[in-house]
Amino acid sequence: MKWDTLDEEPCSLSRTIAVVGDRWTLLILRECFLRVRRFEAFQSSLQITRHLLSERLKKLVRFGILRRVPYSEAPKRYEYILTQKGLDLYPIIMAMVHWGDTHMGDERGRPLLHEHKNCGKLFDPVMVCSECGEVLHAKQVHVHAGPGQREAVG
Amino acid sequence: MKWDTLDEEPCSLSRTIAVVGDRWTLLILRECFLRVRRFEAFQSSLQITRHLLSERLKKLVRFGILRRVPYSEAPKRYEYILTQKGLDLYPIIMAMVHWGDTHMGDERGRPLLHEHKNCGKLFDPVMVCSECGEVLHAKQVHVHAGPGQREAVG
DNA sequence: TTTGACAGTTCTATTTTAGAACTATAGCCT
DNA sequence: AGGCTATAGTTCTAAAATAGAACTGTCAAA
Repeated sequence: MKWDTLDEEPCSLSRTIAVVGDRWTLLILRECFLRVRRFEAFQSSLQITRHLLSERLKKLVRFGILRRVPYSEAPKRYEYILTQKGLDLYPIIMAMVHWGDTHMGDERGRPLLHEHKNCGKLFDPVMVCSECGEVLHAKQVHVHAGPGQREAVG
Repeated sequence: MKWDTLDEEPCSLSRTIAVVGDRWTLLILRECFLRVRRFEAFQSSLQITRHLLSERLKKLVRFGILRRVPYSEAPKRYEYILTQKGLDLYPIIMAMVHWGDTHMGDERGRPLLHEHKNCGKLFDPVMVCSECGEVLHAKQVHVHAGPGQREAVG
């Protein structure tokens, strides 16, 4: 597998893995969703090495997930803010959190609870069909080759 | 970070990353959802090294994501089948596929199209609130410490 | 002038992954 | 019987990624 061109594979999962498919990137993004924005803050809350953090932030900026925004002119300092593309990763992270809550829990109970401001209740994220609104299950989904796959293969 | 105990962290995202947080594991699971079950089939469709495939399958079995089921007695041969815990990873994979479709697409169009058998239509997966059914956005969610976090910290 | 905060970069050691070759069991063909 | 093929791995060495610590540069405040 050539990881350097994974983002051009004719597979949307591969392309997503090219961006978030390593152990640190999703943890960095979790911090972003918890309003962490600065290098030192990421580093101390994650205990990631400074080298790796620097690499990952650059990569996320390159892919348009984060924007590097100056917050101080002298000395020049930057913070990292989620773009819309980055905010759209939210369902991925919530799906992972929910799976962890369901299947990897221990006797201590859930680490975090999520409140939906619109309805005021504690909730779980649920994945539904955009057309009929029903809850999705793997066995009810049929996969077809789309135009991108036919072009890539044929 | 001690990756060997990541599945015991007081964070459901970390615990999920402990299982699926590397580049190959999610690609292997994609094949599982496409009904691939056997060692040779995984290896040839993914071009993963046999060594790594063997490691990853063992890990997925250890975590209860796959079951190793004999399909031939002499010689002893096994295939790998998703458990319910594994099937429940579907929303994660669909969320990643959807994000890739939306943000990493190219001029060739989508590689795969998904049909919901229940309603017969091509669909996108959408994440909603379990309580009110509205579409979820990061900014409408407020996070509280749950019992697992308080026990871990306090 | 010295100290400290912040945002990195650079270096070496360890761990992980890639790539290829090898092992083992058994059916089938001649 | 002897050799070929299929399947499911294991073992080996080289290359790449990550960990961990120290170092750099800028500026403000004491």
